[in-house]
Amino acid sequence: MTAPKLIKPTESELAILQILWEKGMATVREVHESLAKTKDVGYTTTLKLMQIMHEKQLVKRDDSMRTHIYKAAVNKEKTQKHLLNKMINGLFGGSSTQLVIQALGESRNKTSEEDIKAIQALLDNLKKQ
Amino acid sequence: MTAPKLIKPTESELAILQILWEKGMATVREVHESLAKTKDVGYTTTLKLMQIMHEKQLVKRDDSMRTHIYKAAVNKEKTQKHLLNKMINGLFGGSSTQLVIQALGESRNKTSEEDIKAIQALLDNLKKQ
DNA sequence: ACGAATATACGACTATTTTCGTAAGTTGAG
DNA sequence: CTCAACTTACGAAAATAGTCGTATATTCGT
Repeated sequence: MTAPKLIKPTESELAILQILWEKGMATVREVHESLAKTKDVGYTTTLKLMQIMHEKQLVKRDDSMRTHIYKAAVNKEKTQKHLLNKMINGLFGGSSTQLVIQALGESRNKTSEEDIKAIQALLDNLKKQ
Repeated sequence: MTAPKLIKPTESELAILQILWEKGMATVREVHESLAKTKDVGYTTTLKLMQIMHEKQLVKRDDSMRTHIYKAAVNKEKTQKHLLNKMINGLFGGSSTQLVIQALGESRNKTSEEDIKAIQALLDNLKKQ
C-alpha cells in the first residue's frame, strides 16, 4: 500500500503535482522555478510543501543523493477523475453531461481537429446505448 | 455593485449555494435540514456560514421578518463556469477538451437522449470553425 | 582549504475555514 | 401569562493550509 486511498490534494499541492506529472521527475529547485513563474513564493515554502506531500504519500522521492528527486505518487488520470467527480456532484448536481455542456461552451477557440474527433467518438459510443 | 468580483466560495459555501440554487429561497433551517441529510453538522454552524456568506455578498437575505429568508446572490452558471475554468487550468493544463473527454468517459450510464443531442449540437458548432 | 551557494529539516507564525457554545430576543401553545 | 422552542448574533476554539526564518550540512569553484 503506497498510494493514499483518498486523493485530496490542496490547491498548492495540485499545482506541484501538475508540474511533476509534466516533468516526470524533478528536484525541489526545478519545481520551485516552475512555480515561481506564476506565483511569488519562497523556496522553502515549496520545499516544505513537497515534504508534506511526501508524508501524505502524494509524492515519492529518491533521497539517496543530497539533492532529492521527487516524482508524483498519484496517478494523473485517477486524480483528475476523482476531482472531476467531486465537482460533478458538488456543482453540477451529479450530471456529468451538464458539466460537459458547460465545458464545451467554454472552449471558444482552441479545439483541435483531433480533440473534436475524440469527443465525437465518445459521443457515438454513447449513442449506441 | 452587489455581486462580488471574484467568486470564490469555499466547499461548505458551495454546498449551501447548491441548495439555494435549487430551492430559490430558503430559511437557515431549511438549508440546514437539507445539509444535515448528508453531513453531520450543527444548526449554528450552518447559520454562521450563511451569515458569513451574506457578508461576502454570496447570498442576499430578507431580514424584515424574524426568520430571515436567504437566496443566492451569485449566478449558478457563472459560478460553474468560473470554477470549471479554474479546474481546467489547474488540473487539465488549460485544455477544456481534455476535461470533456474525461468527463464523457465518466458518464458510464445515464446520458439522456437530449443530453447527447445537446452535446452533438455544440460539437457540430465547433466543427464549423 | 575556504567561502559562497545550495540543500534539507524543522519549528513557528499567519491566514483561512469550519465548528459550535452561549446569550438574548421572539413566538406560540396552553 | 409563562415556558418551551426557535431565532439571530457573536465570539472564539479547532482544524486546515500556507508562509518563511533559521540552523545545519554539503558541494563546488578558486
